[in-house]
Amino acid sequence: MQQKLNFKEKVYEIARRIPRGKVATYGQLARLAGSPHAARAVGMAMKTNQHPDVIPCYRVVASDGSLTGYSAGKGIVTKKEKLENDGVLFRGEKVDLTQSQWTNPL
DNA sequence: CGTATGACTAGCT
DNA sequence: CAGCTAGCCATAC
Repeated sequence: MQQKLNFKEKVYEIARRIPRGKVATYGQLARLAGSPHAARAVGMAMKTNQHPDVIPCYRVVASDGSLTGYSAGKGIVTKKEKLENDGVLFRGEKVDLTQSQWTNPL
């Protein structure tokens, strides 16, 4: 029904739900948004992000924990800084998904 | 309406 | 571990 229409909106809602100190992968957001293979579309939603003040898109990382995208501030650098600031654990230049990947409580 | 794009992912070399 | 290819999705132009 309204799923496709809500896709972006849903992605935003989910991104907003990510608890501080945790991160989610594009694939995970895509899955929660209703399309388990729309990770690219999720990235699109973030890129075109219309709610940068409401959506902590920096809590969204690649499936392997790599910090991709993020066009704000210093880009990946700022993104990493924000994640560390939120308490996310890092391993080298990537997020330690083994400890900081978020899991939907539902 | 049709084409091109991209902040993805998984697989293979 | 790093690099390249192919597949998939929704959005933007």
